[in-house]
Amino acid sequence: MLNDDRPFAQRVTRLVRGIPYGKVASYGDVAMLAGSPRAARGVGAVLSALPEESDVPWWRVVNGTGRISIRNIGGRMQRMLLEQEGIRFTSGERIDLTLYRWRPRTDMES
DNA sequence: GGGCTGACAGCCT
DNA sequence: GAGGCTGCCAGCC
Repeated sequence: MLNDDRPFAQRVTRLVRGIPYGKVASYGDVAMLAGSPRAARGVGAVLSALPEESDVPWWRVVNGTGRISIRNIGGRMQRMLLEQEGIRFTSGERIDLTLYRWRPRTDMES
């Protein structure tokens, strides 16, 4: 319906770019919004290919367990950026998705 | 054109 | 409740 002609990468990029400040989304959520609920890995692959000049908040995307799956320095940077946005990490470097999970359709709902 | 890797998610032990 | 294995999708060699 929307931009179906464009590659998944473009679609995922657009979705991630729509994540508000102080909010986080899981790869599965982005994948579902992108049209493929099972393409969680694809989302990670797309984000990994994002250029530094890109304005896509890739750090706002974490795995379904609220944990950072990155093993390189990127993971540490992601944690720093998330904390900088007000997101609090619990023991084990885990995030409370119950409080910070982004809801594109129920965000205005209380 | 085919095969391997990877920033995941879900189910089983 | 925690840890490990399998399955699916997209991207790159």
